[in-house]
Order: sequence, then C-alpha cells, then structure tokens
Amino acid sequence: MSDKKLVQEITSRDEDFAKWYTDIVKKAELIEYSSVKGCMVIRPYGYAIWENIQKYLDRRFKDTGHENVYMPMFIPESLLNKEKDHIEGFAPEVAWVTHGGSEQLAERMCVRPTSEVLFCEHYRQIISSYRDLPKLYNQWCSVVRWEKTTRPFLRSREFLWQEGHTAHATAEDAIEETERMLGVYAEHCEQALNMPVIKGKKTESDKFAGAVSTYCIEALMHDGKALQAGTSHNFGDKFAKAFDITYTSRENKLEHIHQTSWGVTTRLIGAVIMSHGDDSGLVLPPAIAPVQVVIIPVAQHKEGVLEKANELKAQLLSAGWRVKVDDSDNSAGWKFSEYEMKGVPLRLEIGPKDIEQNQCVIVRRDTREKTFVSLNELESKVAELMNALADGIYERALANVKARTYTCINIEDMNSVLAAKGDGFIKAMWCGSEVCEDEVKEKTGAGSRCMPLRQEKVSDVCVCCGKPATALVIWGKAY
RNA sequence: CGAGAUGUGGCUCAGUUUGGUAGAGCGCUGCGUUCGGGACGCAGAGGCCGCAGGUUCGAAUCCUGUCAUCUCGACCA
Repeated sequence: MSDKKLVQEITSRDEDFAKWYTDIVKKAELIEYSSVKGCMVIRPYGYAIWENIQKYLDRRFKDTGHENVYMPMFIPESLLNKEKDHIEGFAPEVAWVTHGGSEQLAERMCVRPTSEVLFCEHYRQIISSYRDLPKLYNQWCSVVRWEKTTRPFLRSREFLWQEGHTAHATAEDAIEETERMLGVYAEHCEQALNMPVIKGKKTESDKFAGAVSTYCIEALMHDGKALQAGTSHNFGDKFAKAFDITYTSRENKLEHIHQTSWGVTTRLIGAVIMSHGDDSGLVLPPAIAPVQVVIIPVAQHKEGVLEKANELKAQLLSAGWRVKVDDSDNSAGWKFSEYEMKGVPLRLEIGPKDIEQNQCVIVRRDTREKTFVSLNELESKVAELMNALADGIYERALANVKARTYTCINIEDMNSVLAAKGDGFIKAMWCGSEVCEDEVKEKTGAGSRCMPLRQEKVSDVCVCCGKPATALVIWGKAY
C-alpha cells in the first residue's frame, strides 16, 4: 500500500484534519456552499450517497412495521409551546416566519426544528382506542435549526433526516421500540457504513428536550473526536400528558399513550468521510457508494478497448453492481486520481494487453492493491474484493477506535492521557452528579458522550469526586 | 454568540503597506499530437475585485456597515 499523496489539492489529513475534511467535501463534489450561512447545495454525487443510506434504512423501517408520512413544515408558536422542556430546548435555535406576503401573521410560525408537536397534534386526532395502537410512523424531510457555528454535513442550519415517531399503549412497548430502533441504527452503521459505533444512553443533562430517556450511537472519527451518529428517544407519557393524547383501553379505561422518536441525518455522510477517508480523498463503503466499480479503458482509442469496457460494464450491471465507464478523453492517470478522490471502491482497468490475455486489473480503493483478474471469473472476483474492502475499512476504523480508547480513574489521569495520546474515547466511572459531569468537561475538555449499554466497572469511585460510582461513562471531545 | 483570519475570472492566489488603464498558474473552449498514475503545443473565451454606503478629481487599494467562508471557544444531530 502506498501512502503517496496523488492529488495535490487535498490538504494532508494528519497535517490539518479540519481543512482536509473541507477539501474532500468540495473536491469530491459532495456539496457547494449557498449564499445562506449553513445552508448547502447537496450535489448529485453527495445526494446519491444519501439516497443509498435512505434506501437501506427505509427498507429496515418498513421491515420493522413502520409507515412513511409527511407533516407540514410550519409549526404555530402556540403549538410548539405546549411541552415545556421541549420548547426550552429548541427555542434558541428556531427560525420564525412572521409574514405571509406583505401581511403580518396573527401568530408567528417556526420552521420545524423537529416534528414532535406536529405528530402529537395528529395522534390526538386519530387515536381513540387501544385498537388504534401502535402507530409506527416515519418521515423523511428536512428541518431547520439556527446554528451559530456550521460545517458541511456535520452541522448545517437546514439538514435532511428521517424522524420516526411512534405511539404505544404501554411504557414497556415504548421502551422496546426505542431500543429496537437504536439497534437498527447501529446495524446500519456497521453493515452499510462499515463504521463501528457504541450504543449508549445519554446522561440527564444531555438528553433530548422533552424526553424521559435518550439513547444514542457514538462513533469515533479518525482524528479521535466523537460524533453522535443517531439518537432514539423514549418519551414515556410526557408529551401525551402535555397534549392530552388518550385512548380507551380494553378494560374501558382512559389511558395516555406512550411515545418514542428517533432520527439520523445527513451527518452520517460526514461520519463516513471522517471515518474512512485518506489523503487521496474519500473512501466509500460499497453499500452506499454511488458508483461501486469504475471502469477505466486504457488506450481507449485502440480498436476494441471501449467495446470491451462497455461489455464488462453490462456484465457487472446485470450482476447488480453500480458501474460507470469513464470514456472521457482525460488521461488514464487523471481518471485514477479522480475516482480515488471520489472514493469509488473498485477500479477496473482494461487495456489492449489485458484484452489479449483475457484479463483485467482491479484496484482496491482502500489498499490500492492491484489484482489481475481473469475475465472468466470477473463477477466472483468483484464480489470477493468488494467484501474484502468493506471488511477492511471496518477493521481499520475499529482498530482506530481501539487504539484511541483509554481507561482512566481520575481527572489528572484523563488529562495526561489526552495530552500524551491525543483525543479519543475515555472510559471512566461517574457518580451520577451533573456537577461532576460539568467539572470533567471544564477540566479536560472531554464531555460525557454516553453511558454504554454494555457497562463495565473500571473503578469503584467517580473519576471526578471520588464518591461511589454508579455508571461507566464514555467521555470525549465531540464534533 | 465571543476571539482571530480571509473574501480579486470556475479553482489557488499576486496586486492593497504608499489610491492612478485588473494580473499569473491551473481549469474551460477549439484544433492537432498524446494515452498503463492528474500529458503537450498553438489559438481563444472569461472578472465593473463579496455586497452597501462614505472619503477623493480618481478606490480592488483608505473609512463605516453588512454578508459569507475558515480556525479556536460556548451551544447543538
């Protein structure tokens, strides 16, 4: 494997991770900035990645019994105000619409920052009996949060996401749903994005505005910073009480429903970039790569080369792969660099010499390993190399998480580890007090990411105050 | 939102200190030669210098404001 940087315009990843990220996002043609801060144009190549993520998740949602719906994008202020914790959490970052044409509205409306209250209003209208439950709804849409600091995919003012909103008869059903969907997200990250994640529960201070409990999946980027890759909330009957959403039970008693919500966003694209990318550009997981195999005809002006390239394309297409032939008149070397920058998993080179020998060259994006493949076994070799790449990038990302996960027993320990080894996940015990949580963040820069579902006991006492500990917390600096 | 930096053809930048006819490389278009790791020659197109005010005979250059991008903090998916 060569680490040689082939595309000069990309800043080296180890030199300046932030600039490297921005370079990739622009050079791989994922986005273009617009004239509004924090609002980006998602270009065809970037949007195709999102469509593939959607395809995978939408299938999983439907397999688990969910239906897609669409809610309005405007929320009247009075509706947003109904649940106290919810409005307090979102008020600082909502965008308001005050005029329709030239006329001032009687009541201003916000552009949805999330749609809990809309679903509540709707559920109140359509749920009356236990026979109406559960309601398992999801919507694909964009939401607006007026962020102060913005970064492409990681934090934009408008972003694309899906939000699942479900209504259940019992508290147990809601908890089960919350956990089920967290599991779907974790599987998606590991299988489709080849990105390891840690399933956990947010601390009280970190949970979603209005939730009883918030679960999350946390990923660790190549530079050692944490990124929340998805969340799943249990609302219990808090919203149901605020919105008076009731149903008549089998026993003819009036009961409040129990609700959940869960979401992932286009941030996942940022997570993929920062998990797998290298100095030559993107490295895309096969499951979401818009082009999985790019065929580069070498000496394409020579007779028979383009024909052969198109023949191989047809063969791979019918085998189910997303394939492209680049027959532009750029040089072969130019094309190699171009598709490496765009993260295409496999490159297939076919030239006159190959044709003579009934073979082609296949190069893996992650290792740049070249394999001569007989055209007789093309389909099986492509499948094999594609799987090897998916496994390879997962293992590399996992190795990074392992190498950057540390165990600490006190604050001094945390600071010296961070100073010596750089950012990462720090496993340390916690007493459950918000004071300690804040103090750790203030003194180390690392905040609580989550309390992993798979708990361990690395010490008996809190990393901060030394009193008896109640939970293992993963701490880290976050995007 | 606080601190700092930057906005000049599509991109990267020079020119701003000391006001006086808008530049380079890459990219783009055409033709030709090339073609197994970002090829080369020739010819061409493209910018009222982020935007709005102000100072001045004259502003890319000085002043004020504003918007955007980047970095570091605080907040968040």
